[in-house]
Amino acid sequence: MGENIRELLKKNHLSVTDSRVQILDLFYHAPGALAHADIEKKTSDKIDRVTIYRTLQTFEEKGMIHTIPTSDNSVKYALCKDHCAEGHHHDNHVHFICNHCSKTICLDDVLVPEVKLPKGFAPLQSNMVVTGICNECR
Amino acid sequence: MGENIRELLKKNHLSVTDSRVQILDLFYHAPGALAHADIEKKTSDKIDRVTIYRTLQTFEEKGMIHTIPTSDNSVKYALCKDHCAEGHHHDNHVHFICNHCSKTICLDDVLVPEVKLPKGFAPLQSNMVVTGICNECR
DNA sequence: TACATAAATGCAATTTTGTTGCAAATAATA
DNA sequence: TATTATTTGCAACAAAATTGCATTTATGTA
Repeated sequence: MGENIRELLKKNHLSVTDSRVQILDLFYHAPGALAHADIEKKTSDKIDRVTIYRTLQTFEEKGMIHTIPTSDNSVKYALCKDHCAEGHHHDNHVHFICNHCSKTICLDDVLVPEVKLPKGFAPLQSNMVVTGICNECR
Repeated sequence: MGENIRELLKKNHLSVTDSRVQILDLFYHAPGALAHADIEKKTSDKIDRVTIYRTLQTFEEKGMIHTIPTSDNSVKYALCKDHCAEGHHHDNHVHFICNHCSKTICLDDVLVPEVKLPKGFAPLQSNMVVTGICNECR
């Protein structure tokens, strides 16, 4: 597993550092999406707040993670699939937020449906977030 | 119009104060959704920042306005339609954010489509935000 | 209308969240 | 292993949001 993470970083032309490996590792083992605060807690003290901000920004720029818009407007991040490339995200799947365990889950197989917009509106990207009870909480 | 606003406040068992009337009035005349900062600018100095926070929170709790999840995670608010009740929102329409004028628009007539979720997931609410170019900017 | 009570507001202080510059530490490359 | 480029942590700062409390304002009643 450690090797996979190294490979992923190298593939994206990023140098392999402790912080980056640790944070990526968190994402791979996380049950759902992670907020900045989650990462800060789980790496307590070992990684500086600023480094976390910068690492998340770097990962996002490289198309390794994507942000998820939530209704309470806390920024959450989740791993992108392989077909996400630098500057060109394909996170066109539905996100699910559980009201019970409050996990944010990427439903990779559920694509955001197209909608018919009023005349004159040209869509570029669509986001969809569904809240409810997840499969583990019922 | 001023009377409408008074009525709306009374209907929701809220006392009629200057701040509340002013802020509601802003929403009625706004081209799209409003962020806290927008309200602060447009009421400059006349209403305290804290009062704005508390007013927005009150309005949301009463089901008079709803928050819109945006991809850059700036909190925006928009008026709810009549059928929104306290604690039970029905803002089941699609929101559109223009990349050009950056207005956030409620597409009241475009309903969020249902999606088929994986086994075990029970949906309660769905949100959909489409970004692109709006009808006025093209 | 005037009064008593309850609610809302403004201010100050504080906390949380996010950003920037720079020196020290670390990783990549030859 | 040495050199160079990148990354990190610290400190300072800026912005956004929250809390407690005294003052003000609105509401219902006499």
